[in-house]
Amino acid sequence: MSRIDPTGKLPPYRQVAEIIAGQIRDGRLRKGERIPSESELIEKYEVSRSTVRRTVAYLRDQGLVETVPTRGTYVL
Amino acid sequence: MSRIDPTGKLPPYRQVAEIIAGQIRDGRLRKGERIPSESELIEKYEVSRSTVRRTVAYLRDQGLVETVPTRGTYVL
DNA sequence: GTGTATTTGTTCGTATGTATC
DNA sequence: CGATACATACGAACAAATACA
Repeated sequence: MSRIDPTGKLPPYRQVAEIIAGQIRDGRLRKGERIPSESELIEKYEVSRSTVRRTVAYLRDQGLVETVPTRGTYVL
Repeated sequence: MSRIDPTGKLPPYRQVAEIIAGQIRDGRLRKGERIPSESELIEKYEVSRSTVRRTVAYLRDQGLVETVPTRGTYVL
């Protein structure tokens, strides 16, 4: 379990983003694959939905993923 | 684009409030109508959410609008 | 077909920490 | 010190579209 550190240099939403970005880079998450849903990320990293949504928004801004409403977010 | 002036006499939250109050007074925003969401105001006037929330709180205090949780803020 | 669960979208409420003037 | 402003975070409620039994 890759728990985040609330006292780290990076804010929680960035820490979660870096974990997912790392998984995309090293192939654990591949192109076309769906990343965990908001609910799953909330449970996995023990953060709020607001934080998870910020995380995904950041990944979208980085051009790493694409979100399809009612479907999920997919690796680009 | 009605940008605000960060160096103006009035603080940003008041400048935004005056713009909206003006729109209510001259009828561009009518009774019962919803004013733009926090997110929209943030983008439109390029201020933070806190500022936007202060703006709306101010308009509420002035008796110009009414905020309904999870719905929006409406002209009174 | 119908209803339920899932998933993302959107909105407001509240709190804390930091920085500036 | 107080007021202002921003960034971050958590919570809560509802809508809309899709998936599925």
